[in-house]
Amino acid sequence: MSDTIKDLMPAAAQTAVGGPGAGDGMPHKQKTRIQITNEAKILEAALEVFSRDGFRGATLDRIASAAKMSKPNLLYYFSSKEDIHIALLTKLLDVWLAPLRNLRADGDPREELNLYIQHKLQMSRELPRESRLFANEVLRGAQHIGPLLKEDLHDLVDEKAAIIQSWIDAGKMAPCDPRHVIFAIWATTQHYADFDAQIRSVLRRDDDDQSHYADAQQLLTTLFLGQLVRD
Amino acid sequence: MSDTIKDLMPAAAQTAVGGPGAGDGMPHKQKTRIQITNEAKILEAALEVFSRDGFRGATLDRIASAAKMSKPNLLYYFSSKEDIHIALLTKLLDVWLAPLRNLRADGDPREELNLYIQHKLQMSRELPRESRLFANEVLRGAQHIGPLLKEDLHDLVDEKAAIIQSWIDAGKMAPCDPRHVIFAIWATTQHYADFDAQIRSVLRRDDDDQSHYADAQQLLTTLFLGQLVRD
DNA sequence: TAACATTTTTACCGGCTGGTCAAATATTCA
DNA sequence: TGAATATTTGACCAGCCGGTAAAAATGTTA
Repeated sequence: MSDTIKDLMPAAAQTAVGGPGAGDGMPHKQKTRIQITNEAKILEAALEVFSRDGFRGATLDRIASAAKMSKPNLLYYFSSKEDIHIALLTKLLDVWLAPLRNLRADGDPREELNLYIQHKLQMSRELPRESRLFANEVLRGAQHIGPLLKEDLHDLVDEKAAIIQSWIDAGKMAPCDPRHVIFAIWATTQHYADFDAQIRSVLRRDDDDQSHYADAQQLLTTLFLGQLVRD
Repeated sequence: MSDTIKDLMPAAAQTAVGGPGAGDGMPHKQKTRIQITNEAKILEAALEVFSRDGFRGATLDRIASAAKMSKPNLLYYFSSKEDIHIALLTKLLDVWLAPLRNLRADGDPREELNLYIQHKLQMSRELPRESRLFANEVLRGAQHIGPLLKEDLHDLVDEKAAIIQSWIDAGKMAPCDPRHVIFAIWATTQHYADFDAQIRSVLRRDDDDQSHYADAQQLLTTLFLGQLVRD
């Protein structure tokens, strides 16, 4: 297993959201050093705040404070709260979908699914804020990334579902709806980040104790690759 | 299968939150007719708003508007926004945990688990707002129902995990952590309510089309009661 | 109907909200 | 260096936020 989830992240999408003071489609010059570092600082702070409080619950003041900047300074780099949110979600969507992109048609179903589950679970453990950011956004009805889900995500899932379907056709998997298999993997793995507070309450785990992830890994392997209930 | 999820809901917990104008522990008289109907109206409106926007994102104005009341009138029945939220969560927790409470030790593992999954999936379909309410609350770190999770939920899960463990000991299930089995069922079923927007985007389903629940049901049965990947 | 209790409304508060503006400051580079 | 540019700041705004006070309206009951 790779040491950290960063290893398999796609090259940082250097999506420029427009030069300072604007979000519109005018052509923009090369980014300044300060601009690059400050935008990164803002997005990091925004991740912290948006993932905890959701879009409506987050405030520019808290983001600014977390980024150690003044509020007007924030708005010099991003023209609105919505702008920051969309920029953040757009930038992180690639990271978020990377494990699914890695699913290979020519691999063994067991290996491929196991690898996918492992990577997703690892992301829940190492990038819980990202998981909660998306959970918050989708809970609200995906108001800011709806189009991305309907196009990019839809196409990706269709592509990967076709791979699973080919495994079913080859008799390597039980007949089932491949897209719901993907949903089930998303649900079970992301659950450990999104519902962390509940899991810790039930298991009586301290905030920094992550030992239950090993048990989760084992259960999910049994569930998806083995047989849970016996005849 | 039962016609509606209401059939298996526990008797409405008539938890009084204190008479109007107070939230403290003073003894209170019998509730007025108006009081009963208005508190119900408020909680219904609060469910609508809190489940969509989360605690921080929700506003008393929106709740009041949804309940067709003035804001001060709201605060005549509940002393604060927090009060409404806690009252709502507390009242709905019983409903939410009812399916798990139905898990019987003396039943057949297949039947019991299948019934549990069916009920949970049915609740996602029929009570999506309740699902999102809890998802929002737990995402925030369960700040308002932390104690309930650490006591009531913990005890319930321990009790039901022991049942599953007895099935494992009897050789009826593969060796695994029973609590994570419960987590997996929560995750996969609630996912259909909480991530509804994403699922509809991927499946290209209209807002009122619920036909994918049948496919979900089938996949979850294969996943939990059958064997997904073949040797 | 009159006395009383309950409910609703109107007017209001201080603090926070997302966001603007122009002036002040720092940086870059000819 | 100094002029041009990029960045940061403080003062400010209208509107919304959760919540209060007191009076007005409504309901209840003898």
